[in-house]
Amino acid sequence: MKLTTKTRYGARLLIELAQHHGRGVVTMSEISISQNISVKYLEQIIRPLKKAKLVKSIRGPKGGHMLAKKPEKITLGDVIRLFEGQPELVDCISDPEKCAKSDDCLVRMGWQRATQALYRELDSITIANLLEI
Amino acid sequence: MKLTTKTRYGARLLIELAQHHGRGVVTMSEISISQNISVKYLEQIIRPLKKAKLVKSIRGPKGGHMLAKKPEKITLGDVIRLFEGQPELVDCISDPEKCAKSDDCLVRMGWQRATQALYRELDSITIANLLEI
DNA sequence: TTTATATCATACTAAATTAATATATATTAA
DNA sequence: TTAATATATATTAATTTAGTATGATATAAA
Repeated sequence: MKLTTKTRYGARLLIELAQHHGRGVVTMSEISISQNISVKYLEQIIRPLKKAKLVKSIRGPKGGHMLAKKPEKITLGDVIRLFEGQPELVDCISDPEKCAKSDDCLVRMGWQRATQALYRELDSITIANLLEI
Repeated sequence: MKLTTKTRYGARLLIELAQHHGRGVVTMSEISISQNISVKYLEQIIRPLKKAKLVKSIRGPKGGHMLAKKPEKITLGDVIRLFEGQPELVDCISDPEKCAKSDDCLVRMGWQRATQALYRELDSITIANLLEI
């Protein structure tokens, strides 16, 4: 059930970038200090965020990172889907082949309903929402 | 994110017992065959269910297991809380001490809202519901 | 053009968790 | 008493996760 560290750190990273949104870049070492995460580990976390076009970067001296979208346009659902290897509660939801019993599995429907409810909520929570609190 | 095997098997076990509800006991070896799970592993799974008074057992020859409650009174929320070591998306929800940043963590609130939405759904799905489908 | 500062990409290791098996004990109807 | 059943703990094996290490490449100010 629990989220991986990468998902949690990824969300915190986006929040920090959002706090600087519109006011230039933030460097890895700044994030590393404020979030207490090693630069090397942060690099692994920011890569998927860039690939998904949630973050853009400027290289070289005076370089750094910034949000590529408005904080209102990024949701916790986006973050989870990016970092969790399996974003559903059970893998037979997206891939029925994973379990020989999928066809007539009575519980599968239950896990599916729960997963849908979870994502309805996750997709409704934006980074901007979290900053407002 | 994904559920442990014990949670999934636990739910399937309850479903099978529910299908025999009111018609005597079911033995471990019967469940083992129909669910394709080793008896030894089933024993580990049924123990928490008994402790939580969801299942009761009769020892000795002609013994076996049965639901201790009506299928309408058992939810997927009950099952998950029993088997998942950490039933929340992040442990700082129930135990803020787990993370030094809990106090002013902006993301924490988001994970909490998502967890609540998940359990609202899980607590509304009963074993009886799943049998109806 | 050099050099400091930064990002990018893989490979590897250690720790933790999960899944499953093994062994031994206790209960009870026939 | 015996045979079928449940109970309990310990151990092993497999998988996943978290984090470190190493090295390369890109950029732009001096």
